[in-house]
Amino acid sequence: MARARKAPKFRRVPPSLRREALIEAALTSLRKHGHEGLSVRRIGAEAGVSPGLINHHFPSVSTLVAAAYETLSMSLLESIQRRARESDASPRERLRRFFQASFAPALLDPALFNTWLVFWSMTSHHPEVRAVHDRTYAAYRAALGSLLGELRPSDGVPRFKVRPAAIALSALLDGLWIEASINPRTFRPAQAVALCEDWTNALCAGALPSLIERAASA
Amino acid sequence: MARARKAPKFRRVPPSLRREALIEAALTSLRKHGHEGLSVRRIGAEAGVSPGLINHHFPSVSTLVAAAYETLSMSLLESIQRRARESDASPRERLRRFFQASFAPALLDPALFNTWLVFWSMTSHHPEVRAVHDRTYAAYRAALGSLLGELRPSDGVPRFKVRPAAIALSALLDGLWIEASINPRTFRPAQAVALCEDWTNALCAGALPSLIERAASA
DNA sequence: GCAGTTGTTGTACGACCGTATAGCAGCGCG
DNA sequence: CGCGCTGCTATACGGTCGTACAACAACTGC
Repeated sequence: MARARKAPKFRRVPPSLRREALIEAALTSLRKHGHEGLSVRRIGAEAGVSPGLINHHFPSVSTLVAAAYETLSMSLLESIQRRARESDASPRERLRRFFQASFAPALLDPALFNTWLVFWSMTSHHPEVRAVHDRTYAAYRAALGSLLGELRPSDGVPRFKVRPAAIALSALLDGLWIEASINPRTFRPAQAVALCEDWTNALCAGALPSLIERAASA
Repeated sequence: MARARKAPKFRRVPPSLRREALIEAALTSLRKHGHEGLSVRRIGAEAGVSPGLINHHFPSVSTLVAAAYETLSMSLLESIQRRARESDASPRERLRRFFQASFAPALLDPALFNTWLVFWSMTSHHPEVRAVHDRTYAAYRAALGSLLGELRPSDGVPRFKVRPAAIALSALLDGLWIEASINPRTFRPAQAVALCEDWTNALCAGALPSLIERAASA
């Protein structure tokens, strides 16, 4: 009879690849089970790997989560930015696409929202996660600021302060994203986009005085 | 010797009072321990009561949490509204106080934020919690809408749509509140207030076209 | 004072958790 | 082929979790 070659019980994988696979498994587990997906057993099962392997490659679960946070954040930001810049369009048009991409169905997935909540809830007690938050949010606002910086204010309107403007706009985007994620029936994605556009137009028109250069609010 | 009267091991309390005490204990436990405060044992310990008592008064923990969510939500809203309306001031001034109250130190407590995250994370899988979210957010937006409705647009500017405006404003407030709660160094509370004021002024000036009555955005 | 009601406790059980540790086994190298 | 390195598994331990259930005891009414 043909030599029955035993199927190997597991495969050895170089550490860097294994780490990446674990990060991916962690994201899937968080997406599937929310806060309960945070367990070496679940993540290990998701990766088809024994629970002990997580602690073998990461000093703690929070380190793994921090890495997963960074991966997901950057992936989403790149995806949004790609859509914003894909065809050469006017700065105004690019910003519009950024808004649209931010409220695309893939971004309004409740599972994604729950994943995000897990990240947020860890920021207070896990410095590594908090560091990732600070870094990725800075990147997010930088991207927004870069797009805002290309806009030109209406004639006769002084320049606006790009960084605070990016902070404010990201807050508006976040607030809308959260409510849309929790309760999609509150408003439609197109309305969210329209609100962001309105805000941007108001900014360019000089209707938001506290963001005007050298002329903070009364 | 004087008759030693045994100290009673526990006190019987009418169900409605006990329920209220448990709700309070749940809030304290969530505030102290975040997501890990969600356990009959912790809540029971916080209330000075055996774990079994929770399931005796509430069909499940999520029911208790829903009640706690409602209590805290309404309490915060009332507190903010009280400050907004405390002295008779112009509608514009009342709104300003609403903003200021929303970014008062007590509201920017990280423990409060973590509590809120627990509520949010339960909305997807626990209909009772979700129902509370919908109800309290509606109340929140109604309060905001009521204040907005008292504003009068600038001369020659058409009326704005109050309900969508309240939705947008609450999103802006939420987004700012979240970022301030996670990372207080991103911006100062006064700046958040200024941004909300700017937005409101832009609304009154007709600078947010998608919120203008009968004239949605292109 | 006493009995009934019922709010409340205490305990026990099985499930899942993170972690430590000892040893197995895949794979590269000689 | 066989040996060693080490990625990886498997097991065991102590702890916390939710839940069920039987017994207890505080208060009420008589």
